Amino acid sequence: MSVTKAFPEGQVFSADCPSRRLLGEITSKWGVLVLIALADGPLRWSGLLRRIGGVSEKMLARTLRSFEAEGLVLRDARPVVPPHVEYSLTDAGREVTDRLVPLVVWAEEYAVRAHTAERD
Amino acid sequence: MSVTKAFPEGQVFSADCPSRRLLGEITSKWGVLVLIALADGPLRWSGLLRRIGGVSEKMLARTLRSFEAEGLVLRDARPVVPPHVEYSLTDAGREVTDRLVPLVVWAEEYAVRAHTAERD
DNA sequence: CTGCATCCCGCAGGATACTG
DNA sequence: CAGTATCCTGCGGGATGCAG
Repeated sequence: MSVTKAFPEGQVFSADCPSRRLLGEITSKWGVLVLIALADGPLRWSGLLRRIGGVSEKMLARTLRSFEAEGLVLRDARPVVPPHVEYSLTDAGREVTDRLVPLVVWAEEYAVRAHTAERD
Repeated sequence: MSVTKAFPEGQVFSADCPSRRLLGEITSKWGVLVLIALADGPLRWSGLLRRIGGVSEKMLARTLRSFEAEGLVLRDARPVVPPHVEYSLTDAGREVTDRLVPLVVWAEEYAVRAHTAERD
């Protein structure tokens, strides 16, 4: 069988494939930003909020919860007062960012390229 | 300056950075599927429609138009009857899929992993 | 400091019908 | 075959206020 295909797997193309949901969460508007923010190292709630320009608390919370459930992000809450909560990537989470960061870096560079040369 | 950062660039984190829009289109629900579908080679309109389970004509059209405008996808319409229109990746488009395919492959595998072992 | 609850809105996105 | 037009819905996502 052909091994020349660039994308041999075909599961995602099925509408009911579970990978669709997972992929949707990872590539969601705030999902990619949360993941690459954590790629630099653990961050606290307030740190994430400050780092990611434009996130609302609501969306940050929702995104973090879904990643926790998915096993991509770890939540470490120290029982102190005032509360101290730190978020970090799990091993699986790091596998994602390893693949995600190059994409985002490319997008930044291409956006600059287009902005500079007007792509004409 | 520190070169130890996993993600040294910080543009995307600004709410008004142009890369946000570009990234949003690429990682949109149908955007990633269209791109990786074309990673295997050029496809016709009907081919894309069949390959990508669940796309409506409307969303396929919108996605292709935006990628055309962005310079990621090339539209080749032969003036014959019945019409024959072929879509393919530009060089920039291939740069995207080079980075996108590994992510999708990972998601498929992880989804299977989670489904099999219930991740507990 | 770290959130959750509520209200509200726009737009992504689906279904259907029509056209060159 | 390769689309466009229209209508309609759900939910992504913002703003604000409150709580442990």
